[in-house]
Amino acid sequence: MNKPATIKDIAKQLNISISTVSRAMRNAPDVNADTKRAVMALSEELNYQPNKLALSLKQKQTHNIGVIVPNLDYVLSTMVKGIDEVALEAGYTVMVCQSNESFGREIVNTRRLLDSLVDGFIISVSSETKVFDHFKKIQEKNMPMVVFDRVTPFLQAPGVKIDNEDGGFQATEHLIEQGYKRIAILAGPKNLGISNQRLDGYLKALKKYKIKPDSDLIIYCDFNQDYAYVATKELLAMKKRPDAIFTISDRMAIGAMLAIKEKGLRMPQDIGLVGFNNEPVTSLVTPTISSVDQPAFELGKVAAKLFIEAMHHDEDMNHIEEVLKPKLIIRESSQRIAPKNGRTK
Amino acid sequence: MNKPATIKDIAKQLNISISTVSRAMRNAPDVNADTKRAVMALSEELNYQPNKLALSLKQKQTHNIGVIVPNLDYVLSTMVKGIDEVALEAGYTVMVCQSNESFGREIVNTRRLLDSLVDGFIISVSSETKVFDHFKKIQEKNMPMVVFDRVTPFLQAPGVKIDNEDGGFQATEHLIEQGYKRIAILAGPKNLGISNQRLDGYLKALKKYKIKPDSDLIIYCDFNQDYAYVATKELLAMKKRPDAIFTISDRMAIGAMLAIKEKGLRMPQDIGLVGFNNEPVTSLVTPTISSVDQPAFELGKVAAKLFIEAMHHDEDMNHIEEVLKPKLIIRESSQRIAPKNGRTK
DNA sequence: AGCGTTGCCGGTAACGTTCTCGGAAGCTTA
DNA sequence: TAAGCTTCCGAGAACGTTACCGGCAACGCT
Repeated sequence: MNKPATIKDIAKQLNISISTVSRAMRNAPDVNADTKRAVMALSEELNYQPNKLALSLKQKQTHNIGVIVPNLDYVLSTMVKGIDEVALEAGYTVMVCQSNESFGREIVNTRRLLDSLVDGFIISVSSETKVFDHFKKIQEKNMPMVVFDRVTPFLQAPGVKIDNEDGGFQATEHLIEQGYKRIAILAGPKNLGISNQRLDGYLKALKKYKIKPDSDLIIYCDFNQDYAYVATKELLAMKKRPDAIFTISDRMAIGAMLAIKEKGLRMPQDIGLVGFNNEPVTSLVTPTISSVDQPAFELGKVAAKLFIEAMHHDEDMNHIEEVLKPKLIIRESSQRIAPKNGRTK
Repeated sequence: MNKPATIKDIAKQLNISISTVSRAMRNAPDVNADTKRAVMALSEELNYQPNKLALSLKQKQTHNIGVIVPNLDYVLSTMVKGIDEVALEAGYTVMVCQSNESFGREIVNTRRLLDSLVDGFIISVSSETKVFDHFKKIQEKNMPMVVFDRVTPFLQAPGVKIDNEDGGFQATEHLIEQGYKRIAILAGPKNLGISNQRLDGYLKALKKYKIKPDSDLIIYCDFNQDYAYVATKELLAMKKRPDAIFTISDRMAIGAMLAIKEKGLRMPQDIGLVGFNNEPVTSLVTPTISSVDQPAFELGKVAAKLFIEAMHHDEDMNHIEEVLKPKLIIRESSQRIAPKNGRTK
C-alpha cells in the first residue's frame, strides 16, 4: 500500500471502467446507486485521495491564489487572515509569499507562482517597486489580479484600499483642534501611494484651517522605526521645532516617540503625536499613542471577494476600487483638551 | 497569443519533435547547438513558461512545502521568514497556512495541502491539538515532515525547538538573584509542550535555590493577553501575593503588566516581571520588560534545512531533534539590583 | 413490431511534460 | 566498403484525471 491509490486501481478492483469511477466520484447523475456505493466504499478503504495536480492540469485551474505581500506585520497578517477566510470558504487555497519590501524578491515570487501554480493573484506591492512589468505579465496571461492596501495608479486592476487621504485628514484635523500649530508629518517613501495619500489628507486639513504648509515639516523617510527616530531628532533640533507630529505608520510613531522622550519633551503637553494603523502596541506604550485604525481584516475579506468575482465573471473589473473608511482612535499622545464626551481608550 | 505557449507550439513552429524541444529546454547534451539556440530564441519570443503542473504530475513531486502554523505573530512570522529563506534557495516554494490555533482548521489545512500539492510539511502544532492522526497520515504517505518550535513527543518526527526549559530556568534564576521571593508563573495551556518545558525550567530553578514551589503560584491559562490580565489580577488579590511573575509569552507579560499597573504596583520595586519571546514591544513599554529571546529566524532556517535533508536522503531522521539556546534579555521590569556590568537594553 | 427514451456504462482523446527506446544519418576505422 | 561509433532526433508511452461520444440493454408507447 505504498503508492497512493488512483482511480485506476479502484476501477480494476471493481471491474468497471475508470470513466464510471470518475463519474461516481463526482456524484454524477448517470451512474447506478449501487455502483456509486461500491466505489465510495472501496475508495474509503484504499484511502483514495484525488490527485489535484492531474485535475488542475486537465481543467487548467489550480484553485490556488497567490498572495504577495511586502511583509507580515500586524496589519498585513491581519489582512491575509481575512483573505484566507473567504478564500477557504470559496474552495481556494492561498499561497503567501513575502517580498520583504524588495523589488527583486517580488519578481522572483511572481515568477515562481506564475509557473502555473495559481489561478491569479492578490497583491500588495513592495515599497521599493517603481516598475510593474512583472505584474503586467500576470494580466497579459489574463489571470485575475487584485491589489489591496497599497494600490497604485500604475497598475490597472481592481483593488481595495482604505481612504488614506481621509485618515490623514482626520489625524491632522484632530491635532489642529487640539491647538497644535506647527504640525509635522513623517511621510513614507515618495513613490508609495498610501504615503502620498495620507500626506494629501494632511495638506487638505491644513488648508481647511488656513495653515500654510511648511516644507521643512514634511519629511519623507523610509517606512521604519529607526529612520523615523532619526528624522524626529532632526525635527526637534530645528530652531522653530514642530509642536505635533503625524506619522503615517505606528512603527514610525514609535520611533518618533523614542526621539521625543529622549529629548525630554512631554506628550501631549509639549508635543502631540498621532500614528497610523492602530497596532496593539499603541495602547501599550506610555503615553498611549493616538492612531488611525484601519479595518484590516475586513479589507482582506473584500480583496478575496473581489478576486473570486473577477475569477468567475470575466467582465472588465479594472475600474473597481473599493474604499474602506479608517477611523481615528484618540489616545493620550495627542489629547490635551478634555474631550467633550470622553472618547479615550 | 491568448493561450500560453507550450512545448508543442515551439515544436510545430520549428518543425522538430517535442522531445527535442524538451531536451533543448533542459539543456541536455544530445542536442545540436543550433537547434538549442533556435528553441531558446523562439521560447523567449513566445514567452514560454514550462507548466509546473505537468512536470509535477510526471515526476510526482511539486517542490512545494506545506507550512502550517497556529498564527503569524511576531515570532512565528520570523520563523516562517527563515523557512522561506532556505526553501527558496533550495528551489522550493512554501505554502503557509494558519490554523488559528484551531484543531479543526489544522485538519482542514492538512487535508488541503495533502491533496498532492506539497512534497512534505513543516509544522508547528496548534495549542488546541491533542490528537495527531491528521499528521500521522502524512507520515503514512511517507512524506517528509518536520516539526518546529512546538514539538511534541506524540509526533515521531525530526524537529527543531529552543531549549524552553533553559529559558524558563534563566528567567526564574534571574528573578531569584534579584531577590524576589514569591515567584509566580503564568504558564500556557496544560497540553502544550513548550508551556510545560518552561514550567519545568521554573521548577528547576526554584529547586536549585531550595525554594518550595507553591501550587497557588502556578497558573495555567490561555496563551493570550486578556487571560493573563485576569489571572494576574487574581494573583495580586491573594493574601500573600507574589512579588514576581514569569510569563511564558510576551503577550501574557503585557496582560500582566496592565494588571500590575492598574493595581498601582511599581516594577521592578514592588514586583518583578519577565516574559518570553523578546518581542519588540517589550522594549517599548514602560517599564521595559525583561524577556527571553529566542533565535526565531535561525530556528526557521534549521527547520527548512532539516526538511531538505529529509527530502533528499531517506534515512530515518525521526530521532533528530535540534535544540537552539534562548537568551534572557534583562530590562527594567525585573532589575532592582544594579548590574555588575551594565547589561540593560 | 417498430420506434424513441431512458439509464447506465466503456473507450478514447486530451491536458503538458519527461523518459526510454530505437534509428537515421555522417564519420571513422580496418 | 562494410562495420562500428557518434551525434542527433522522433515516436510513443506514461503521469491521473475529465469530457466527449457512442453503445447497449430495457422499457414504454403507438
